[in-house]
Amino acid sequence: MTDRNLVSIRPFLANLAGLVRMREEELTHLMHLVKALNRHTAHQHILEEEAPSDRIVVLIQGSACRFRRLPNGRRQITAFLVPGDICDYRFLSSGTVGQSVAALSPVAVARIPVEAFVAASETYPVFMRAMLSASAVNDAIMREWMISLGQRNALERVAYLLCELELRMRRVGLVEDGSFSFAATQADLGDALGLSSVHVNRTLQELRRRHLVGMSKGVVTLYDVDSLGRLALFEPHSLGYDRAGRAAVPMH
Amino acid sequence: MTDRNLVSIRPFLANLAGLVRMREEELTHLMHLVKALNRHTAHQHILEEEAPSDRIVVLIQGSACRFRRLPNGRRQITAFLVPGDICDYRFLSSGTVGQSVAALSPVAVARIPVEAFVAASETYPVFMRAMLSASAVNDAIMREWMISLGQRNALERVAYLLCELELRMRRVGLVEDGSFSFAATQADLGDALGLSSVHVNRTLQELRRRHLVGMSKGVVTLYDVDSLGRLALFEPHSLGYDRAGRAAVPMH
DNA sequence: CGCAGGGTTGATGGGTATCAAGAATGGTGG
DNA sequence: CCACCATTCTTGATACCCATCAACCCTGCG
Repeated sequence: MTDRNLVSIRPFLANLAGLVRMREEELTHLMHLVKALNRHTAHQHILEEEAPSDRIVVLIQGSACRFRRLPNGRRQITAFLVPGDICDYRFLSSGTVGQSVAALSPVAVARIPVEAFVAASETYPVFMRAMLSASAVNDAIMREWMISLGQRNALERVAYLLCELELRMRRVGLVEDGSFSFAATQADLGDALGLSSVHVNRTLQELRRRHLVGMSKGVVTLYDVDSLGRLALFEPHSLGYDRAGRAAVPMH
Repeated sequence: MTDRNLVSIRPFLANLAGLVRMREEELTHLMHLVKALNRHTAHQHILEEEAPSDRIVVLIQGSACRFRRLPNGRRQITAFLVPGDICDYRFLSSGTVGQSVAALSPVAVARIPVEAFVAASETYPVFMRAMLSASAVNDAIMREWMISLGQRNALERVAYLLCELELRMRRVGLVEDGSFSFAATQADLGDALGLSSVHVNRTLQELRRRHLVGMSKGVVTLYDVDSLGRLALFEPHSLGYDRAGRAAVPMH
């Protein structure tokens, strides 16, 4: 991998290393599988619905989301992506699936040829295990979103989302003093949480009023993660991070 | 596999055969991997949240659901299972994940030792590909439920669910004259769709009044799948059944 | 300077929850 | 076979959460 963009794929390695035990040698080998490191501007599409899946696409820097549009024009965001996340798991089954990935801020994206990855997995089976674990975590996150959409009210939904993001960002070492970068607009949050942007606005105000959350210019701050988690009915272990828990995973 | 219960695992084979091309020999070999075929009564748990994943559990007959409970006691059903469905994919990553599986009616369940399955996949890689495809379809279904919960109103949600179930049942050859068995109560439907059982009741009445749907004693009948699909904003291809489409998949 | 995108606020209405009670249904034991 | 009971379904009344519509403000930017 050429590091011409002065971006390291560290969040990606941190993500996988938090899921399976990997030796230094394996991390190095994995790093060299990365064949492209591109940038996209905000609002640009990173992956189209029907794109072939010959590359594993990994978000390295910035915020992105998966989404799908309904025939009536409405949009549901099905996931927010943070650095280290795999944009789409369709490569595991070589089928195409109807969802796109778009950048919410300027982003950096790494691409790994699927063929090379599969070949390398013959030597290092831990690579494929890591992917399957990441996919399982992805499932768990989707499941919790379903629970949010079905059972939580607006306040709980917003609180839950922020707790989830904080945990995921912390896992890859991107939370500092309770703050992390996250670039979704209130309309984006609405499309993710099944709320109108107006109601998202009022809900965020309520969370600010309670001194639980601060949010401005793409930076989120959680002043009291425990209270927020209680309000959100947040259960970290349900996200399937077996080895991570609430502790940060340091990059040796 | 002893066929002492006079139940064949045909729906399971039909499910996988609809996802990947399999030869007769492979189907036979797969069939012989099944080591147990049990029955459970309605409301019984088939899989516990924290159960180990040393068996692949497949629903063969009856209706079941995956669900999770929140600390406040509310329940979200995250999936309905029809014959041929794999109850839980945690075995793919050996992590435990916080959701249970329960029977909605009397059910028959097949169990395949994971170890034997993995071993057999060495000889027949198509087995693992079939599992990954099934898992991808499962993802697609979950994603569409998120869209339902976030973007569809009550009428559309119920209509969508019925369209989805009809398609899945038809894939395994269990739809006859637009009718199929499905055992969820209105309260179950509510827990799945994020609605109260009272509102599910009124919504079903509306669908009956429009001569779109009939539902009684665990048998669902769709009188006009096309109209229902339009109402539901149903797009079959988004469920990721690449090879199935809207046509039934006949058994060899 | 003007414009566009995002955030904020108020007024109003609708979709759905909740509560309560009664009617069907189905299973069970006497 | 029937009486009984629990579960499910149905219906009506009321309340509230959140969507929608319509401004207006603020900020960054060309």
